[in-house]
Amino acid sequence: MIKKDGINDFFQNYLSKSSIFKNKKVLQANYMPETIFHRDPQLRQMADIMAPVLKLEKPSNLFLYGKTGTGKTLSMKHINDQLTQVASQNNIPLRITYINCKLKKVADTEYRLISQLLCEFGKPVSFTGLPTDELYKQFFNTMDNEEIMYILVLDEIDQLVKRNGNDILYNLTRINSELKKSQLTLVGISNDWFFAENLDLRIKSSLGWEEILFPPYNAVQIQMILRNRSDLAFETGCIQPGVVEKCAAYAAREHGDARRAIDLLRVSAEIAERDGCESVAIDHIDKAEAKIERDRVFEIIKTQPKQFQAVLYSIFKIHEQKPENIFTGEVYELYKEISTRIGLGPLTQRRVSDIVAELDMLGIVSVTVISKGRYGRTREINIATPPSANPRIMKILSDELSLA
DNA sequence: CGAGATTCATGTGAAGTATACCTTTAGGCTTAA
DNA sequence: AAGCCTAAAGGTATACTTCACATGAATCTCGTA
Repeated sequence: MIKKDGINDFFQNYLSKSSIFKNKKVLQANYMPETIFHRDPQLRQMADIMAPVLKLEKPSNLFLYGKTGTGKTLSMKHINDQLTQVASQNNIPLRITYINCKLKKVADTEYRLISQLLCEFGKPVSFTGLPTDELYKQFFNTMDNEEIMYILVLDEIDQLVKRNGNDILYNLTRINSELKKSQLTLVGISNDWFFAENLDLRIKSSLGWEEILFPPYNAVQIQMILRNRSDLAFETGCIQPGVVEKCAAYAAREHGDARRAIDLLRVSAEIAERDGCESVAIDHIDKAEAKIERDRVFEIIKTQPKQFQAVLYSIFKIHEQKPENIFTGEVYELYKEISTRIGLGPLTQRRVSDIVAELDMLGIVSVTVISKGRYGRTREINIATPPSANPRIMKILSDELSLA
């Protein structure tokens, strides 16, 4: 039984308790640091390429690639900020739009992308029903109405093309060549190097973009970045020695992902604070690592459509009894039963097959197509989540599906 | 015994369908003069 | 007569289904040593 004053005391206490954090924002994903470390050559190159825009000349299209957390998006945003600043000082009609193509239901198809663009220009359109050509036309007209230098940044562009084919890129370049007054510059960002390689030659040449590689950070570089951020983020002495090093080492092990390192540090500190510790210790990092991965998976799972969840539930259910060698056939059998039980019409095997493939793309399961010789051909499904998270995943799934 | 044919269970591509939503158009009803 | 509303017609994107064919190694078959 908590007395009325109890909660009040708690809050008072909470307020007066000194926090580990000085400025937590510094460690959050959207934070824009003053200086970007170890990316001078890339920034330089990007600046060189984009600069003509300030003289109202069309810059080359640009393609940035490198693993996640190597500063692609950050660098691009930095360049964007600088450009917009200079442009507005000199009255240059410059406009930059940043779109992440991976966001489901926002920009993951050609139609939705253009509709999103029109939205940016303040001309919202319905999300279905119109011919795609019509959208292009509207977009084209809007652009050509006023003289404007337009830069379109497409993050995770490989996702877009993988789902919808090359036509989008082709159409966008075509628009540019037809524009009279305005100029459209494309910036593609991708972590898939093969994407640019495998692009249709015709498209490649019509894009004619300059490629810039973002190599992974090494452990020392990550350490430096982390050190810089943690000085800003924490009160002095709140980080025990070795913590930054270990975060850096963890992240370096995973292809030098700086974002991950920063997340790790932040979550570690959050855990430390919640535990009532005065400072962040090394073993907070391990807890943080597990938590980050779990949270990521939970988030993905919760936002999936019901059918996806049902398929996933079947996979995990089978996994409980038989951790190895899960095949599509058995998953489908169980899925059929479950989807009927919860009043969801069962989808065909064909569709479920695609769903499984999509779950693979999301990184929740990993699948390999194998041939079992005489016994046919199937996908071998493995669960890609940390085992410690699985009970909780089952819980989430059965809640979402309102299974008993 | 080994090369080639067979087989199985499902992968995968293409085309078709259902649904939800869009615009256009034409008819009917209301309204105001 | 002009204006407004409504419903039908004609169109699209998306999620899914249907159909049909592709896969690829374990197993089978059968000729040969």
